[in-house]
Amino acid sequence: MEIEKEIKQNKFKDEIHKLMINQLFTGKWITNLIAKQLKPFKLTNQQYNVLRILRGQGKNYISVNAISGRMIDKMSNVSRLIDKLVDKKLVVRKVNREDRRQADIAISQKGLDLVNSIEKTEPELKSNFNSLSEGEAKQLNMLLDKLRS
Amino acid sequence: MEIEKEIKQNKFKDEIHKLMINQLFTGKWITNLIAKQLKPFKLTNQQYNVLRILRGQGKNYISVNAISGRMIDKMSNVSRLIDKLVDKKLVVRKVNREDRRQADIAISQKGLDLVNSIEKTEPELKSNFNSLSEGEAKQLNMLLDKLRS
DNA sequence: ATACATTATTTGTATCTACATATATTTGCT
DNA sequence: AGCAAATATATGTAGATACAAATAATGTAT
Repeated sequence: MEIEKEIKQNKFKDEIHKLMINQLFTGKWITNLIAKQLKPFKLTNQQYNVLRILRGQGKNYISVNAISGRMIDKMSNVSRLIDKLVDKKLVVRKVNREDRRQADIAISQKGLDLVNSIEKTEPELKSNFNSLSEGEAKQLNMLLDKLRS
Repeated sequence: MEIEKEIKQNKFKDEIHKLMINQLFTGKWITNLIAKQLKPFKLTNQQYNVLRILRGQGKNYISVNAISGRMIDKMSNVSRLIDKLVDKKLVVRKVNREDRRQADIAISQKGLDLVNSIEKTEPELKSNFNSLSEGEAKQLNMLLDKLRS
């Protein structure tokens, strides 16, 4: 649906104003789709983001700081996210020997299994994105990068 | 910056996966820009969204439900948002005479003055969006609408 | 070696989000 | 009229967000 109808606003001041709102709305739309995907697994979007980052490191340990730098939402409070994941035994935390300020985190086998079973549901998530061709997706990626530049 | 660098991920599974993340990241980027704009006025993004919706109605009263339907984030808890705005005397709430379940809300003069003074800072916000031409902004809007369709 | 700045993480607080449930009122059916 | 379903809003909760401040360990300059 056109953004005008989604939020019942028939006119925008200008194209940039419309773009801001369209962008916010679409971001929210995707966030909600992912939240729905994760709900049966009782993970939040941010927890899943952390798990995928850790899986990307194999089973190596990386610091909280390094995780923050890789997150989509840089403002997430990674300390407390990790607390939750440790409680669920999906990740392991240990103090770094060389720098005792630093907490090093790795994904556990249980965490790995969970991420892998969530990935099996990816086709359903992807099915929401069939409306764009590969070329259009590329163009959209390019324009988004340019928007922020 | 390219999304790959923003989140330190050098490769995505496919263009759609990259698009999801790029979209989430860009949405967050805009959200943060607006939050920064609003900070001196001690308003949150959602409170501002409600005030602008109400201003769009002149000083007429509209229901909580009608406000929800016009919000960018449909999942906001409008009841509690309104509570905060009533506390700040930026809006007025009254019970609808014909349907006593319904709460009708309107913006106050104080609220109107606040929105108007925030609007004076729009140029600074807009300056973050100079990288796109009018045509590119239009194309981006079109692609975003198509993405959700 | 000691003091000061810097860095890494954690904690505290207020607000927001998502969702389930509760309350109050109105509508529709018989 | 009387009662169940629907509607409008409010409340409860667990978790997330944004930001400030606290804690702890390390680096550095003299």
